[in-house]
Amino acid sequence: MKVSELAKAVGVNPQTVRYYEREELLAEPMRSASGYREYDHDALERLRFICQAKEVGFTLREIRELIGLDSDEPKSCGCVQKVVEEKLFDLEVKLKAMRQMKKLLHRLHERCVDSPSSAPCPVLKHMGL
Amino acid sequence: MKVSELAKAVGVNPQTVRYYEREELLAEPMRSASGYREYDHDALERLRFICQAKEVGFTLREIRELIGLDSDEPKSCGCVQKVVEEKLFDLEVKLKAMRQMKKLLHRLHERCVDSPSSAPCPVLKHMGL
DNA sequence: TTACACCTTATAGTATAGTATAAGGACAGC
DNA sequence: GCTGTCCTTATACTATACTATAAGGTGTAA
Repeated sequence: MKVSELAKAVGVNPQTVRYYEREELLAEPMRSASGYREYDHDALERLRFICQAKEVGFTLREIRELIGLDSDEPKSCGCVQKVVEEKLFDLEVKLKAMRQMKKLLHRLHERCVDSPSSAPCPVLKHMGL
Repeated sequence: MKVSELAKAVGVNPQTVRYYEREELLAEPMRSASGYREYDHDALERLRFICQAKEVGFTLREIRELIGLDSDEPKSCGCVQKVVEEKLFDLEVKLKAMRQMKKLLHRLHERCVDSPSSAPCPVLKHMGL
């Protein structure tokens, strides 16, 4: 798999793949005789994971920490567990914020249903909006 | 309430408050005789909302759209509803991604528990990690 | 009245996460 | 053998969201 194929498969820019390599989120792949990057299925999975992690709001730094590529020594299970627990906690905090925001938006939406649709919305003034 | 009091109450930098004003996320507040910004409770609520929205992953542009300050005409209910529906949809997508990520991290965590804590973690190689 | 902590504006700098461009090499089809 | 699309590296540029600094005014307490 060459860089563009990998990128297309996951839905990112080939430049972004090289950028992630520079940033040590992706390991340096094998090279063809002429120096082209050659990716395997593992790289695809890894890149998919990075994109997923980004979607849930983790920064590249956090993702790097999570996949442990930033250290030369292999990470111990205890260490991996600690990081994973941390990230799960972060996720829980974000989930809570999102449930609150959903409630807020639902409330805003419902109140708007009550009023005609072309008049200035009376709801924006309330609830800090 | 002066800018620092407002900022402290919500947990942001006073500079950030002025920045949000420049970016039209916060309305220009009243001024004291000597030109100091004077905020009321509504401004506090608004700033709280902005921070909440940021926490759930909305960009300032999206938040500005949500609170409708970017247009001079007052927004109609229909319009507000449309934007709110959009944001609720975005939230739903993010929630789904987060539930998946949680599953992934839990799996990673459990597998790590099975191995001793100081040896190199064997789990990192699996599941794209 | 003189510190000191706050306020004002304007401008500049930072971190993150890419994206674009340039200059050149590789390869497949016509 | 040429054309076009890929690949390589290096460097520069962009957007977002702040954050810091400078230069000066305000308000209070000793």
